[in-house]
Amino acid sequence: MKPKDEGKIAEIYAATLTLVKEQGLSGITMSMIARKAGFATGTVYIYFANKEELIVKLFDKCIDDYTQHYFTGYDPSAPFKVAFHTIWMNMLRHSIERFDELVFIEQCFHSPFISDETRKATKDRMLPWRELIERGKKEKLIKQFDYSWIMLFVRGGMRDLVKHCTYNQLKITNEFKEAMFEMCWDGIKD
Amino acid sequence: MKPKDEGKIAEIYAATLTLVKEQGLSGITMSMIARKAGFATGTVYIYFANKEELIVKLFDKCIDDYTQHYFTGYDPSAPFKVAFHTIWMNMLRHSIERFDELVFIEQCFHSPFISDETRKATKDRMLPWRELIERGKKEKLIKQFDYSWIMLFVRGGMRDLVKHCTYNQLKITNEFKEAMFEMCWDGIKD
DNA sequence: CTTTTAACTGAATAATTATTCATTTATCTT
DNA sequence: AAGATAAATGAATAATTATTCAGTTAAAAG
Repeated sequence: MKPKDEGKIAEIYAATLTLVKEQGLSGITMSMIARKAGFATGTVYIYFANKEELIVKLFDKCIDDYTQHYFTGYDPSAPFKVAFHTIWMNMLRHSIERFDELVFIEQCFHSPFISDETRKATKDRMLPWRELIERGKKEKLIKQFDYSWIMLFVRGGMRDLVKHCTYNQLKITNEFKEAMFEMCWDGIKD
Repeated sequence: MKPKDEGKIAEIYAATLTLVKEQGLSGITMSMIARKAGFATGTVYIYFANKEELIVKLFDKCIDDYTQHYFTGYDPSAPFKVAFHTIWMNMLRHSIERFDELVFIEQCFHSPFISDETRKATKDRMLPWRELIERGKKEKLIKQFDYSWIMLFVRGGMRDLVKHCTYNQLKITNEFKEAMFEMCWDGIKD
């Protein structure tokens, strides 16, 4: 018996992400994905029951991926600004290194594939980040705005900056990153 | 002879925007658009040669729309912060009132419908905004960062905040708007 | 080395969606 | 009021895309 090559799942995911980044969710077909990944259309159906399952599973994987990255090296007992900086930089690094996942998630949010429940569940994964923000407010280090505002303000600006740099092939240096951080920080600090 | 009802174009556009907001670009069909707009599928083809033409024309219209809104009431001779505030508030108002256009443009950018040239041409429309930012830098009122950074930082955060409020049906009060402005301003000011 | 099993293939089929077109309807012209 | 013309309709057709499946190949077991 020939065993399933689980590595193929990763190849299918990679092909899908690349295509979605290039063409958008509306521009991809199952045969395009198979061709890009380097095998026959039917093979994709060995690993996924249908297109929807592929999209949903990849979406879940992307969400897992970022929640994992965001909090690596995060020490909740560190001073607020240090902890904030750690997570902020994790977010930025993830956005840069997994740019195609970023785009994919964004496209999925406005698609028939992702349900409202899934959308909401996604937010709950950011709990440690939320707790950190609340702490910053309590310590009067940042503005007394709703957690969501802070979160969206920070992430929104970051996402558009990364998009711009990626599309224009601008290298994101460390100085660049720190400057970006400074803008965010100055925006939210009390 | 029965004349073309040019009002139908607006209805087709409105139906398309609503559907894209709800389902994403990948989730819409010509018959869905026609049904939503309230007439037969074939009618859409009297006003647009095909789906692509519809999408591209609507995209152009949306771009026109926002460049028009952004600079209404803008007085280049006003003090920098006043002028900046005017445009910023115009952007915010436009994002709120034309939320579906915002989503549509975003979706189009990652789709096979919009060409790279169109993507680039879109940016050129923001010239007055660019000039204002450069002036702010010259007057040492804002940080000496590249124009694009400032622009993207400001718009990215705003967009995600408006998305959040829209999806969660939060009313955006004037205090809310000014608070949001404050975050942006503090982020970029020197 | 043979058998067995399941992956893999890609052409065939099914399902969906875009587009057309014969027919009907509404408006304008005379 | 009748004729002319083009819009409007929606079922029919064409095109595209998802999904299946009969045949082929490759790995594992004995």
